[in-house]
Amino acid sequence: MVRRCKEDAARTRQNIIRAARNVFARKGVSRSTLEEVARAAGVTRGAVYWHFKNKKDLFFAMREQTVLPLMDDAAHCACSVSGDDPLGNVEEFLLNVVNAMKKDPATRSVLETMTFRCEFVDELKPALLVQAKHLAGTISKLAEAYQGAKKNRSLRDGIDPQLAAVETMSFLLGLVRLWLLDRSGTMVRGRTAAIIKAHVGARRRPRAVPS
Amino acid sequence: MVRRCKEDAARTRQNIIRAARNVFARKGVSRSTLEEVARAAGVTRGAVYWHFKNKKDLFFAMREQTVLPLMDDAAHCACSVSGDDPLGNVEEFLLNVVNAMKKDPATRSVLETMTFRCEFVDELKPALLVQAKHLAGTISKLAEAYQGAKKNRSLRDGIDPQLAAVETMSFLLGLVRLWLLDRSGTMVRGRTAAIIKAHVGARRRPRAVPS
DNA sequence: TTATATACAATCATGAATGTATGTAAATTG
DNA sequence: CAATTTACATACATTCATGATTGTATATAA
Repeated sequence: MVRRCKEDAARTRQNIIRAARNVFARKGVSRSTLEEVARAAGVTRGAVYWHFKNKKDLFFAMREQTVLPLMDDAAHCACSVSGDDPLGNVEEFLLNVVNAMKKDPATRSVLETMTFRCEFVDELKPALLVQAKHLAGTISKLAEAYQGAKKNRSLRDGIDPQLAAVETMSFLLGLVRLWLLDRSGTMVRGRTAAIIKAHVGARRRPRAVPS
Repeated sequence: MVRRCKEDAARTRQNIIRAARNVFARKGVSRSTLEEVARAAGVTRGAVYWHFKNKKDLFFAMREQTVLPLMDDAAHCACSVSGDDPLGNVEEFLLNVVNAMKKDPATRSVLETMTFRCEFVDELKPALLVQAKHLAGTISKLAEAYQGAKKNRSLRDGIDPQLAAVETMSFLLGLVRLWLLDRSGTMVRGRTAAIIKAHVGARRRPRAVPS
């Protein structure tokens, strides 16, 4: 069997991306051969080279498909002007990211690959610049949220919104890394909700002033 | 010239490690050839294979030489029972790590390699386990410090020492990553001291209760 | 002083991944 | 229904890093 119809071709393309997720996450990007990805997708290298220019092209396609929606979705949650509880939005944002990593194998695989199984050099270097811009954008959104909380008087006194935003971004980046590292589950897995609640809670103005 | 005396040999070995730091950080570990490392060290591959079993061996030697002292030194700072200001120790610990990354090119290169230019697969995978253990140990030390601060009544009420420790570890991991990503210096570089101060300051019990 | 171990340099064989080029059958178009 | 394009599979040439082997001049030890 050779030539399939358009829908089959699209399915093949998606299969290759899924295979790339798995193979990259297990063997690392540079040690993954396109032959291996092809086999995992049930095709040959010819198919891979038909759908993607080269490994970099496949890598970026894989990345965009999961990381972009994740970040955009989450950022949207944080900047939702509708709610009157900005800190709650921040907490929801953090929980969303961690939950996606926990529940969705595709997201988890890509995050694992981007964190531990990838060398951002030469043709993959642009991915770092993209990531930096995304993070800067997210920091801005977080800063807006904290600014709103300040106006709201739900932010604890003495906290600078801008610095708090950077701190939260750092916290999230590190939490993801820690979570991925914690294969045994003794460090953070299973406690992420509490950790996140603690992080945001420390920024929330206390209800009443006891004697 | 061939056979040198012992001191020369030790110097050669160190040159190879230094070369590995630079080449790894620039080209990524997997794309760095030992030939290239050798050239950067002013020797041939023969010398590299004499001093190190293979690339993994060289990688681990490089890693231990800078990361281990960094972590140990810093952890020692955090657990110093002598001081009566545990939160100050935590802050000093965080500043030490960031400062080492800022000031010492060797530390910076290794961190950059471990963060963005390395795939932890197969023979390099053990490095992740080692890292996880180190982080778990550091978290314990931080938890001790926060525990001390609680006993000390210098810790703000309602903060769980254990969770705070994990949070600080996440914060530090993410901060390092953000700092390395922030080549343009618009996100965190130059503000790290303020960010760290904000992080620790949020945990410190406020001096007085104003009316 | 001689023998041996050391500290490399130089060479070689091997395998493996990449990109390209070509083959081809089915789908699509006119 | 013929012509052409699509969606792959197959085959090939090239490059390149690795590890092993061998060679060798000098320290060092006895």
